[in-house]
Amino acid sequence: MTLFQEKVWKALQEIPRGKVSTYQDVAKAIGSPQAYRAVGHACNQNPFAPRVPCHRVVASGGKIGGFANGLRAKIKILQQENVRVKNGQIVDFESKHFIFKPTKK
DNA sequence: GTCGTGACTAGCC
DNA sequence: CGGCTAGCCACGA
Repeated sequence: MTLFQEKVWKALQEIPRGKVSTYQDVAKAIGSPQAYRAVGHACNQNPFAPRVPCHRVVASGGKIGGFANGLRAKIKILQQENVRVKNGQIVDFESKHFIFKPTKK
């Protein structure tokens, strides 16, 4: 694995249950706000699937985005986390939107 | 070292 | 509002 991916997974683990974050926020948290593509790539290649709550990461606007195990499975997990999903989009996304600690300047 | 792909995002038609 | 294109970063061949 690479250092970049490790940072991504670490950031995902910071996401509490019942909350969700976006690829942009994760990318920003690791120090590359423009690397949201790489963030999704790291999640997809995550060797710590159940260890890393990649299912708590969604696209911008609260869209589910995608999931390696199947988009349906991701939605199911989110619902179990008390996160409502409607037509591939998070309900009350803003209320469940988790923001990483501004460890940067 | 170069080309292509991907769980993305923003802009344009 | 919906679909398509271009740009971005990192990884694999």
